[in-house]
Amino acid sequence: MPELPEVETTVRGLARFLDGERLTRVVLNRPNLRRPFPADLVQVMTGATVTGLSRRAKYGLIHTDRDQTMIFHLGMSGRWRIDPDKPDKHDHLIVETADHRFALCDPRRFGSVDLVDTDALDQWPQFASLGPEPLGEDLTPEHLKAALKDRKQAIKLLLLDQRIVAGLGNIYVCEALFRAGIHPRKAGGKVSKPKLAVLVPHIKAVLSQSIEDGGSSLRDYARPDGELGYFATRFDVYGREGENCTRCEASAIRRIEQGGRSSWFCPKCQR
DNA sequence: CGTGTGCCCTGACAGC
DNA sequence: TGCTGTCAGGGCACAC
Repeated sequence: MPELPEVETTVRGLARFLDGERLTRVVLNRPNLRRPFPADLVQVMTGATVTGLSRRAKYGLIHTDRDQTMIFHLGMSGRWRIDPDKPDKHDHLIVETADHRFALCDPRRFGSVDLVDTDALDQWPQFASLGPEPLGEDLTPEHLKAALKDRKQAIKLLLLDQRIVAGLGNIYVCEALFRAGIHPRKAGGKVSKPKLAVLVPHIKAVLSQSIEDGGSSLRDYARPDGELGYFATRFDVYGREGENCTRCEASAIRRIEQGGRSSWFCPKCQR
């Protein structure tokens, strides 16, 4: 489910109910997700007050007044449920405030929860190696040109590398490459500077638009079984194998496999 | 170092 | 209230 826009929307949705609130109860329903839950998670978080929420790449951060930040990753299937009507068998972590209950539900358990000293977040290994935020000012054509220099790997795979850009996932890489007219198999080092100058604004635009779509659905998030998904977003290529290209309206969208994952593209519009 | 492969796990869906 | 095969928004360990 979650790429950067979905994580951003999740963080914003949680913030409306959690920011400034004291956590009255924290419960683990199993010992681990991808990794074991931190041994002191329940002890540290119970009774703590949330001082703010933020996002880094596809990680959500819940800061507390105990100088510790709880960091969650939603993996492939994770989501937060607010005030669920009934428990789900995949609600692995429960957090309660005086007025609300939050359940981290993740059927495939590819997600993670970590506890990190707030003043050492940048040194946390998972963060230390991340590239620039795609929506920040550090993602520039110059950065990409340097990061992709002499790389023979396909641009599609390189853009999924969180060390090059932090937060892009399969959907939005496919969509951004389509908008920029770049073939997913093109070698990263061979994408020209002008093409990168076209690509960068498209990356930012497709992510921003998706966040806006999610933002307009925040009302849904507050439903008892509030669910965060891909909203009403219409994709141009993702998952549209065989359908007509929305741009040239002549060619059929094709699906290929790269790095064990699917890529969709228009063979006419993307070279 | 860069690159390629396989695995973690459950659920949804197509086809039989 | 079938079965089996395929695929899925991510990340990482490991081999070369």
